[in-house]
Amino acid sequence: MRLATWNVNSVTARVPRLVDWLSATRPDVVCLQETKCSADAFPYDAVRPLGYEVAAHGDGRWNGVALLSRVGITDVTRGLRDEPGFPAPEARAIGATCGGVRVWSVYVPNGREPGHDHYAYKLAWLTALRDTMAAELPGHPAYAVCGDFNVAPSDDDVWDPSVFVGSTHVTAPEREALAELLALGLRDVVPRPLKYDRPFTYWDYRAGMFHRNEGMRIDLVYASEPLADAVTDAYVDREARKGKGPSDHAPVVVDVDLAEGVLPG
DNA sequence: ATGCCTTATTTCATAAGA
Repeated sequence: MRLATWNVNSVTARVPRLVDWLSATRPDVVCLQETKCSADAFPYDAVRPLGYEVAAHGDGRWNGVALLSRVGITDVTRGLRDEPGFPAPEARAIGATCGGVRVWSVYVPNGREPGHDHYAYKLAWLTALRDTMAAELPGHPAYAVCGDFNVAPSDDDVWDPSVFVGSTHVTAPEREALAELLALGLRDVVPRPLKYDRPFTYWDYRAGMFHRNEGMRIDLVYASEPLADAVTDAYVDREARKGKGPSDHAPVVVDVDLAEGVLPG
């Protein structure tokens, strides 16, 4: 199975690139974030001809997540258990079972700045994510939580740690929230970069940051141990960040061999 | 650089992103 996650920064603005990328990469399951459209407005007709079924969860202008699958999509869950809001719950998480793997597409709140109400919301949201995963994991040996976590796991995951002092994405409470997810029995599937030494997944649009490789690794795949053991390759598709009209995030692609008894039953 | 791009919308200005 080929599994991918991509913050597309508006799925409707990205339709041509998304279709080209799906056709070239042929992932079985795709987690999308920042679709920025309601579930009704999702461009279903653009991806169905490629063989994908779609489960979407949207707010309209902001947020929005979706799952695409060409290996089936059942037991769709929109939102987390006791999900906090800002102030109302937002469309930031969708889960489904695809080809025997329980998959979540998540878009963790940004936080804006430490001390901001949005930062407290971010930490509360990560707690709700942990609680939801804790309840589901025992029943699903093949499990993956994928998406834009808006947290860089370590200082090696930002291009210059000195630039981020006092900023969100690198604070101890955010990183502890990631550690609590891993403590449930999940593993960070670190992709290989296609160029340079570190697998950044996000580069700001401004100031030529992509060209200078001034990026961050904030798009993550957290897999259960059996699924992580079955990974045969993982990479950041930085080619998708190039050219005209890209998202500011690159997709992460993970290949897993499910033939070795990973799936239940 | 506390906004250097980009997005969608209550559009020719704003809010949000990380």
